[in-house]
Amino acid sequence: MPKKADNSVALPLARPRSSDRESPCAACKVRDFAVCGALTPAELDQFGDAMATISLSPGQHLIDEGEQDSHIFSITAGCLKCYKLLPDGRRQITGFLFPGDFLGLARSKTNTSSVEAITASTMCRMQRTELDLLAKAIPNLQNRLHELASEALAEVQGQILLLGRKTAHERVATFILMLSRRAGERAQTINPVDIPMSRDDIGDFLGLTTETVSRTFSRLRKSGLIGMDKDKKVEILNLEALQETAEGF
Amino acid sequence: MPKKADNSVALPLARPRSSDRESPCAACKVRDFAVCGALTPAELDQFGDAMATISLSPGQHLIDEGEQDSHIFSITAGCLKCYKLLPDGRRQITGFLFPGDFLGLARSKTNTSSVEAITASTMCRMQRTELDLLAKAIPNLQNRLHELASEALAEVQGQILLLGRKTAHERVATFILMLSRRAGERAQTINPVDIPMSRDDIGDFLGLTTETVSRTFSRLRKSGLIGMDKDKKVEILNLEALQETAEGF
DNA sequence: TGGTCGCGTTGACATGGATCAATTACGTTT
DNA sequence: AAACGTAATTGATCCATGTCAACGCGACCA
Repeated sequence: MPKKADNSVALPLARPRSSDRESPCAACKVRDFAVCGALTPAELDQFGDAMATISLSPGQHLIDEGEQDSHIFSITAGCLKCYKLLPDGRRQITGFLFPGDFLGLARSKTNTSSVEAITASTMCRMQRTELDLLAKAIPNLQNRLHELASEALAEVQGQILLLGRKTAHERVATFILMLSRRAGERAQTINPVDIPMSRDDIGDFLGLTTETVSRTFSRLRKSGLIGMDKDKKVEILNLEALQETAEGF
Repeated sequence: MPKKADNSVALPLARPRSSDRESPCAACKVRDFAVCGALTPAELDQFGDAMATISLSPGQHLIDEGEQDSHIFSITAGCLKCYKLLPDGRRQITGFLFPGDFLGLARSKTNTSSVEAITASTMCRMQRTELDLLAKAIPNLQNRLHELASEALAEVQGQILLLGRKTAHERVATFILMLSRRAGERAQTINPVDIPMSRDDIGDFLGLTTETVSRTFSRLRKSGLIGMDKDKKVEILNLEALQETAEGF
């Protein structure tokens, strides 16, 4: 486990102009899954020029709730959590970010959530004003952003159903399947499922406590739906039963 | 109370061509709050031509979860609920729709929620394919849609926090304030707050049971934060205390 | 006028998950 | 290898909210 990281925002790394060398986007591993996937090579160059590269250690903050909403990000590696806090410290994680994810679809005067790295993470950053200009110039990009926002809205309804009406077991089963599905979407292993976040984070995402999450994983293991041999991994042993548990049958 | 409505979709009312008479949009009371607010008179004409007018009685379905996602709607009067069901009948209301609201931002192959009228409601309807064409032709419209989606995404995070981490009292207080705020946004009375939906609907929206909602309203009344003299209305008597309750202080 | 129905309220009791409290497992440092 | 710190697990108990049940009220109807 790394040292406890300080909570400051990382400084952008040096960024050579594209006239000097290849655009970093050319070699980007997540390009096909990210916003950038919709762009032509020429557009991609334009896009890449406005991007800075950022690196975060676990625990570092990318965004703090309430501050000016000035940048958008495209995640290239690692895992991050978005969350909101109540005055007494209760926390709700509103989502996890993985490589290929776009951060900045939701829009408000000030940021509505904080964003913090769970594992060592890298991402591209762009000024929101610059994105708006590019979107105006590149219809492809405008469409892609709207498409991503529409999909996100459809997906979030599932999370609302989960939080409002599902039991702890249904929530955890849904969570495992969601991580598996999302790993598949970015062409990673879907089984066993990689679980980079702590029980605490999972609890704050599912509206449960650490203890309940832990107990629920144990119960799913004891009933043979999942295996938990390796650390930070869950093996799906009975997909059908897990799906039925997730959907509340 | 009206007769129990059947659950079929209402047929569109007859719609004269705009060449024959004034566009109905010209007289629309909610135009300034709706998508249409961003359009020039010429664009509005184009937009209105593609719209049909729909009327629903309480209990009638506008959309059923799982069916093809073919239309978008702009609500002009009444109140509707969007909801998802679990196989055993548990229901989660994902949102309420009021005049001025746009229905169709969320996008998926099939509809992710059902939509049903709570009170007698009217709305404009357009084919999604037609909206896509118009959005391509009218940058104003494209921008407005993306803006609405971005705002919706920011707002929904508050709902996730509520469902995941707030107590029953915090939820109900938040709910009353939200209805008041939304009434204000469409230039209606913000106090007393109009509550057109049943206790059951409120419960299914807040992730609570009818009984808990009812008890919670009673407790807020007994502690002097709200008044409940008139039916279907709640008077905010102590705004500051209600806000503090809502935010969990 | 009385009857029925749907909704809201209130009370009594049950329970799923929270809270509090050890204990264990594991990675890091010395 | 020992010592330490953090996270995960498990157990015991509690409580906010769910469940079940009774009742009241107003709308509508016969």
